Amino acid sequence: MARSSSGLRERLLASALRLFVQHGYRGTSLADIAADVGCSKASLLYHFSNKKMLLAELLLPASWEASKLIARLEHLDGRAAAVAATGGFADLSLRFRREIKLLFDNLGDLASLPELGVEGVEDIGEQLIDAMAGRSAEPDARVAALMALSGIFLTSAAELPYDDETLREAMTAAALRTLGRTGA
Amino acid sequence: MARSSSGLRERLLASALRLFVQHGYRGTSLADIAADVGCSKASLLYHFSNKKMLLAELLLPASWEASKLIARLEHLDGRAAAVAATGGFADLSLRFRREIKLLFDNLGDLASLPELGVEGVEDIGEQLIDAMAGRSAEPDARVAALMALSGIFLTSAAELPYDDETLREAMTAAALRTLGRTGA
DNA sequence: GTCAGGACTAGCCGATCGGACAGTTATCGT
DNA sequence: ACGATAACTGTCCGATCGGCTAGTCCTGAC
Repeated sequence: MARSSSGLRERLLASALRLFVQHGYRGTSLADIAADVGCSKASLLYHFSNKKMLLAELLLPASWEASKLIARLEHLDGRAAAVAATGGFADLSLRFRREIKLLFDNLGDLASLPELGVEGVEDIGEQLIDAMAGRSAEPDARVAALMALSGIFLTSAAELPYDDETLREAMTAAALRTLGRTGA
Repeated sequence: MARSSSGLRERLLASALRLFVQHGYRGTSLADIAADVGCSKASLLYHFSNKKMLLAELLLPASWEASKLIARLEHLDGRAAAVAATGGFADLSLRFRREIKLLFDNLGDLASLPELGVEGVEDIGEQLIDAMAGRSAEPDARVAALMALSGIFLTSAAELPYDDETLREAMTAAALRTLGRTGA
């Protein structure tokens, strides 16, 4: 009876994102997702040619935004790069909490998201760390940058009982302290 | 021909740890582990009653050490708690890099490591954050504590080209900056 | 010598998963 | 009215996985 002409696709995406985040990519079967929205597994595979495509479609928007952020950082260095990278990544992490958590949780399983658009995750990470370190190659700066990045990422993914604006302010301030960029 | 009377067990543990970290708990089959050490799957299940027991045995030592650290922190607060927690967790994370990475990567899959000794992971995390925050309930302090914890954890798990001592110093210094505990 | 038991293995089983396919119903342009 | 196409489903298949069982082989005690 065609419940609705095309709402099913969106509901499948929403369910898949929720279940993937909750139980992992491998831990969620196509049947689980189909049952969650109340349709058949075959119907799911009608909308998404296979499981990997479904995942890729979930991650694409976040991937695009990350690429845009990196492009914005490209011509910055020193303190400006660190500040911009910190704020930009905090925004991204909060907007795409579940997607980024999904990405990191299943880095191994994904391995081959070939050319569906999902930019190389490691490249994105490297670029962000480089910007946060203010383009410095000093071990202390690289370690601090990785720590700031990790902190923002996992703190966003955790479901703390604070609203996003409070989180954003607290995270960026803490990250800039981590990076030793406290003075104006 | 019994390659060696009892070295197999240790080699199975070593292979399992490596493969679990590399491909995840779910992503590694018993056959994979057995093939890696060159024995049969049945032989693996002779030494470890099931897959979950194998995982538990890998995580037990780290779990013990974490419990000891928390006990040491219990009667500290304020700056002393933050400093002790930071240093202690940095040590732990470096000593048990792969184990802790394994634990976090597969938090969902494990869910039920009932009473094999592996202490509640969430409890350990809560206790460490509480200590790092200097027992403060302020949002800024909690967020900073979670960021410091996350930073140390992921930075240890990443395979940076620095020796452990350099890493330890850089991580503890950065974490104390994150927590706003810079003055002596 | 023999025999008990530890160490180890080949082979199988039930469950589950991703995916393929043929078929059915609904919608729409002509 | 009628075919074409989209939307959807029931069912089956091959592969894989965790785990069990029925053995084999070796060694050391007596």
